[in-house]
Amino acid sequence: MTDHPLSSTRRTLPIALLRAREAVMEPYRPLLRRLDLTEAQWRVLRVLREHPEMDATQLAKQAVILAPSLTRVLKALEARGLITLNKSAPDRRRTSVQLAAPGQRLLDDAAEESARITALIDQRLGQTDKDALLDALEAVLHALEADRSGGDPA
Amino acid sequence: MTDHPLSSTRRTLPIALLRAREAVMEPYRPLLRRLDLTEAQWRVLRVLREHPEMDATQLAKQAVILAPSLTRVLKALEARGLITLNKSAPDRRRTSVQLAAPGQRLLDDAAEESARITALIDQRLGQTDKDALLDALEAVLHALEADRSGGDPA
DNA sequence: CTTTGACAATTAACATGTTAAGTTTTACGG
DNA sequence: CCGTAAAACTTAACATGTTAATTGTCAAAG
Repeated sequence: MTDHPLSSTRRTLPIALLRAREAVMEPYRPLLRRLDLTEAQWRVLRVLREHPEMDATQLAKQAVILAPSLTRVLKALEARGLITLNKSAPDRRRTSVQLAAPGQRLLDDAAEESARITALIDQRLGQTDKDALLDALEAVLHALEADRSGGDPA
Repeated sequence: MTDHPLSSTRRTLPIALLRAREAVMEPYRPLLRRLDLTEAQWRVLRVLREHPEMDATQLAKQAVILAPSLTRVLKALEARGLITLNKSAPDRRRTSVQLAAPGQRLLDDAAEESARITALIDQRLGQTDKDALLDALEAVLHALEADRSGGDPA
């Protein structure tokens, strides 16, 4: 049993997750293009809508963006006036990010169409299946984010 | 009912899929780094292992890579001698990609560790849950890849 | 045989992903 | 107070993602 075949690429999680994300994002692309926002920028604004002010580190985790990318995204969004950046008073290492009025307005303007796209996707997937999928994806995180102790059965 | 709230970022498919992929890929990163391969290059080699010769267009679909990225990836892999490229005889627009002996050897050498990482992930997820997730992801593709006719209920 | 249209790659330009190294600021230990 | 380690970005360098525009080739007409 020293045979260690590589899994079929059609049944591997990394590729399957990539393909699914691709399919899900496609309907949103025309909207983003019209708003002149990239996917990463959109994620950042979406997170800020829920927490109008937060530290860059928290923002990076919520928006699933690595620190170097976030630096560039924040710079671009600040240049467009959609957000404001401030050094945190108590800890001057941290950057405080705030959603600016134009950013809020952009999100408000996009909300209706975004909701329509989401509704279309939900309709095609079925609300039940979608919820089940979201639960399954969350379970993956909990299963894999645990520490790696005991992972060496040799 | 002109209220169109944006979904919570913690329950949106694009972000959830991105986060899950991130979690699943992390265990493979040390291996890829040691092989000096990027994720995209690894995907290409993995697909070629199942079909040692195929057109670039098919390869792009299987490996979930856009054409411009594939051009660069193939160039890099060819430069390392892991693959060979040929203009297709019957249709000289197409590029035929073949897995070269060094590429085959690299995959063989990596198979054991790759299988070990996959097994660890499977163990943490549970084989049943993993299969169910793969099925759910495939269902997403089928639900969304259908044509968009009738998607305008106005 | 030449033109038109479509297909397959490629190139270009800019943004993000990824890893490593560097800066500034805190928190601690001596 | 000083030196050290760690935290939170930031910069750098290279690969990929994304969209648009170009090039080369094929197929079908005319």
